Amino acid sequence: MKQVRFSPQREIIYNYMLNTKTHPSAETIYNDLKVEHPDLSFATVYRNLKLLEELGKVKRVYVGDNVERYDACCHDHAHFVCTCCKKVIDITSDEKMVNKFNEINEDFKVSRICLTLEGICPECKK
Amino acid sequence: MKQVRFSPQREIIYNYMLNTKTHPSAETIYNDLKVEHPDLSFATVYRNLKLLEELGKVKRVYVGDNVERYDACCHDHAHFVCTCCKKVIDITSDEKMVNKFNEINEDFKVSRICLTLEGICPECKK
DNA sequence: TTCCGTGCAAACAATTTGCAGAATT
DNA sequence: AATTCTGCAAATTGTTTGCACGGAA
Repeated sequence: MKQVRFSPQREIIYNYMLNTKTHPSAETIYNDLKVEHPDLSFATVYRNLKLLEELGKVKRVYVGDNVERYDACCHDHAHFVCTCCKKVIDITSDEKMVNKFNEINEDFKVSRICLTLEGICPECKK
Repeated sequence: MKQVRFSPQREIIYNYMLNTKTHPSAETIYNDLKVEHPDLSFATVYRNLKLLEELGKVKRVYVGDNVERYDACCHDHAHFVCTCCKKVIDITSDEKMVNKFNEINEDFKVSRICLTLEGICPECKK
């Protein structure tokens, strides 16, 4: 079994993830952290995101562009993607909805729910 | 306004999409069609998938690998991705679930639902 | 005869990998 | 001392684009 060690870079990246509510791509994370940590490399960002995902500390989120985005929030929730402004908004999903799904399809064992909604957000609706 | 013309390649690709229940990637489509249509090019597959998506004839589906997949099925349904065998299985989603979501978040106008579930499928469960 | 669609190859963009050195345990 | 992690650059992978030719309207 592989040991996961402490590394400042990992700490920095995970900390960034905990403090953002956007759903940043690796590139965004890299660019943002680059300012304070000029030595940080792209590969490190990718490697750590992958590792953090395996450890269950972040989740991958798909949003419709061809870019992998990440989210530190680990309770199940839905993402609402506004077709107007492209913004991604978290929607706290009703627990019952998940249960309902399990009820309906009791032959499946659902371990992860990834729900993406597309449409118009309240702001754009005005 | 751009006119969409008839082309045999387009027909072939769309026909393939109508007759598959898997959720093929551009590569899969290309490889499968290549057998009968050796002249077909990769670019044509990509261009036509994009066009068919714009015309609303196919939908893009995200499944967790970094590949864009396509699906001719145009009613809303959920995709179940088995973490064992990587198979993608359609799940007819309960209409009420969608409605429930609209109820909860009446400030949003949801135009498209994309739900991906991950877990173990009945076959692997045995 | 005007555009649209094609095949090919080159270009791009996002992500991964190999390597040698630095850091953690 | 052993092993994990890093930065860099090169390699891969999935997708898009430019171009000249062929075909549909």
